[in-house]
Amino acid sequence: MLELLDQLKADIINGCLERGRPLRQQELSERYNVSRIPIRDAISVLRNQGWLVAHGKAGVMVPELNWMEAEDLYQMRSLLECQLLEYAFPNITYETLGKARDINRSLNGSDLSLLERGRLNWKLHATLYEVANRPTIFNVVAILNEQVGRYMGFQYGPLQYREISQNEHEELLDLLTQEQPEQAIRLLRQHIEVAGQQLVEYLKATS
Amino acid sequence: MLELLDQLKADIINGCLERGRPLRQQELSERYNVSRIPIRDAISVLRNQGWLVAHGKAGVMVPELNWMEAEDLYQMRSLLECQLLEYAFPNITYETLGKARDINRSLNGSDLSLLERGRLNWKLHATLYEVANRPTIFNVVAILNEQVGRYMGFQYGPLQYREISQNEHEELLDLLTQEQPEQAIRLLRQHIEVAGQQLVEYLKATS
DNA sequence: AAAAATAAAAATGTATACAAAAATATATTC
DNA sequence: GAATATATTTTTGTATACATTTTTATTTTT
Repeated sequence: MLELLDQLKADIINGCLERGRPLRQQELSERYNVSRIPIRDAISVLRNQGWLVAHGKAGVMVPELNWMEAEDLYQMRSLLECQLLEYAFPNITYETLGKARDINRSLNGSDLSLLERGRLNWKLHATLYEVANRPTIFNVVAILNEQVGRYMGFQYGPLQYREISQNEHEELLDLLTQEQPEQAIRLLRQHIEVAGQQLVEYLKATS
Repeated sequence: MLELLDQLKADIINGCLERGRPLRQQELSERYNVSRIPIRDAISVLRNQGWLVAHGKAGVMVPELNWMEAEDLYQMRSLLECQLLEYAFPNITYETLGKARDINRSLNGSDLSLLERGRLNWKLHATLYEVANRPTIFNVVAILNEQVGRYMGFQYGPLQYREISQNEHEELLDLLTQEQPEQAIRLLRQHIEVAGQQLVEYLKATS
C-alpha cells in the first residue's frame, strides 16, 4: 500500500501520469499490477492529500499546477510554521538542533530522488516543529508540505534551489543555537516566502 | 457512500461509537448493513478528516476530544479565515450578503440536528469566503471546520451558543454591508476566538 | 439535418471469497 | 510456575464477480 502510494506520487511528480485527463481505475490497476480495490484506496488517500482532484463526475485527475495554489500554500505555510516555531523555541534542545543539522547534511547527496529530497526537507522542518507539542497545527502544516511536494519537480529542478535552501537552513539553526528566536522566526518567514515567490515566478513564466 | 459517511459522523458526534476502542471493520459492516469495502472507503475518508485516528497497529478508533486540539483548530481558523475575509471583501456583493442572511435565518429552526446545524454554520461562513477566490486556502479552512464539527455536540449543546453565534453573524453581515472591512475582520476574529475559548473552557471543565 | 430517444458500452460501487498478516490462546520446555 | 514455542483464531488486505450508474453511440422523429 505504501509502496503503491509512493509510486503514484512519484509518477505524478515526474509527469508519467497525464494531467487534466480522467484516470480510469482499471488502467491504473493494470499499470501497477494490482486489483482495483487497492487503487481505489490509494485514490482516496491521494484525493485527500491534493495529489488528485475529483473533477465533478468526470472522474479524478492529476490537477494542473498553478501559481495561485502555490502562492496560497506558501502563505499558509508561512503563517502556520512561524507560529509553530514560536511555540517550539523554548523546547528546542541541542539534540533537536543536532538532528536537524544531520538532516541538512544528508541533503547534500546528489543521488537523491525528488521525492526523497522533498521528504528530507520536510523532516528537517518537522524536527523543529515537533517539539512545539502542537500536534494539530503540526498536522495541518504536514499536509501543506505534502501538497507543496507536488511542485517539487519545479522547485528542485530548474530553479537550482538546493544550495540556497540548505544555506538558509544552516543560518536558521545557527540563530536558534544563539537563542535568538525573533530573528530565527523572521528568517523562517523569509525562507518560506522567498521559496514561494521563486516558485510562483517560475510557474508564471512557464505557463 | 455519502449516506454512510454522514451516519458514521453522526454516530461519532452523539457518542454511539465508543471512543478509544479499536473499530472492527466487520462489526461496522454488520451495524450499517454494507460490506467491508464501503466501510474501508469510509474509514479512509474519516481518517483523513480527523474523525478517526489510526492508533498504531491497534486499529483505527474514535479520538478522544481534548481542549488543546480544539484550541489549535480555532487558532488556525482565526488566522486563515480572517485572511480569507480580507481577500473576499472587495468581491462581496449584496447577493452574497443576502445569501448569508438567508442561511443565518434558517439557523433559527429548532428541529435541526447537530450535524445539520454545523453544516449551515459553515455554509454561512463559506458563502463569504468563496468570493475570495482563493480555493486553496478555502479548502484548508473547510477541513478545519469539518474537524471542528467533531466538537459540535458540545458547542451546540450545553453551551447554548446558538443565539450568541447568530447575533454575531448578523453584526458581521451589517458591518460588511456598511463596507467597514477592518471592523468586520476584527469581529470575525473575535467571533472565532470567543467560540474557541468557550469550547476550551467547557472541555477543560468536563475532562 | 438537428434534436430527442433509445440502445450499447464502459466505468464505478459493492458483495463475496480467499490469502496474508496479526493477535490470541494453548501447549511445551526448562 | 514462568518463559518460550506452536497452533488457533481473528482481522485485515486483495482479487474476482456482479449490479448499478454513467457515458457514448446509434437510431428515430420532427
